[in-house]
Amino acid sequence: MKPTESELEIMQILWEYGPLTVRQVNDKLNEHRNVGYTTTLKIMQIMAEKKLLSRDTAKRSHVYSPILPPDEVKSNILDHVLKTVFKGSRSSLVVQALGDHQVSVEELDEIKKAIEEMEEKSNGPV
Amino acid sequence: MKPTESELEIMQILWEYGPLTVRQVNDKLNEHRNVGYTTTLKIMQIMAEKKLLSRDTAKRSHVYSPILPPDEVKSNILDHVLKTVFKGSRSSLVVQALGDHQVSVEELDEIKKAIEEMEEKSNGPV
DNA sequence: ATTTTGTAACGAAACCTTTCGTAGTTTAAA
DNA sequence: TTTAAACTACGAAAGGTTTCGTTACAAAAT
Repeated sequence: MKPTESELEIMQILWEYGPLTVRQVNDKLNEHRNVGYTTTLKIMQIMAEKKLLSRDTAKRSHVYSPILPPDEVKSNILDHVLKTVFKGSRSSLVVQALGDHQVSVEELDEIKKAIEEMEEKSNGPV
Repeated sequence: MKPTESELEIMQILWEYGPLTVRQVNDKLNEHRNVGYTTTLKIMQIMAEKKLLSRDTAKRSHVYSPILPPDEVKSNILDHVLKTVFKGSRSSLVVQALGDHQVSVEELDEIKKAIEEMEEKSNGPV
């Protein structure tokens, strides 16, 4: 399971705005770039075939929903990058993600919190 | 600049083992999976066209070198994931990278070190 | 009732990456 | 000198994604 760029874009819209018709998804996409209606339709039909989306065909306008939860998909994508780019080293990935860049204090706090949780798991509930 | 999977694979071999001929790269690739010689040749020729590799054609077997440093390429790839998957939030990306997963104490230390460096930059040399 | 609008379905084209066969050339071996 | 081996270059096919035109149908508007 590794969605294409277009597929990911559509999934993200559905995650954020809930079950939508092709028309609604296409409108959202066109806020940022130009895509024809039938292009979006085609991709969403393919996604339904691939079981990336489910759809309710009761009404004339079919209503599509994401099947996979965001975290699972994002995790897969990141794992793929981890394997192919960083030879499986999570720390390399994280260091690269932080390196150089401007990261706000709030973001650093969130990260530190995540690390503390990791450490608790490591030391573990005895 | 976003290398394809094959291109990245070849870059990584060249980063690790230095300037190599197509034959040498192909042999390395075939330690892990089957690829025909001319396939590797073709991709490396394309990479040279795209200025991803330079080559020395003095001898009969051309010798190829990477042009871009690893950190730059990895950073680009990660930035792309950052934008398309995590809406630009580095903390989300890092949290996702750490979440759930088994990360060794050593790796956690490296990460903490990176964070401390970030904080020094934030508080900053006035 | 007729026309217009909106939608699904389909097929094909365009584009990109990967793959490899073939031809031509240079070097090495017999 | 002739034959065999190694290499580059080229073209085209295969496989995948994205794109859109066209058709057919259903619903809504006139």
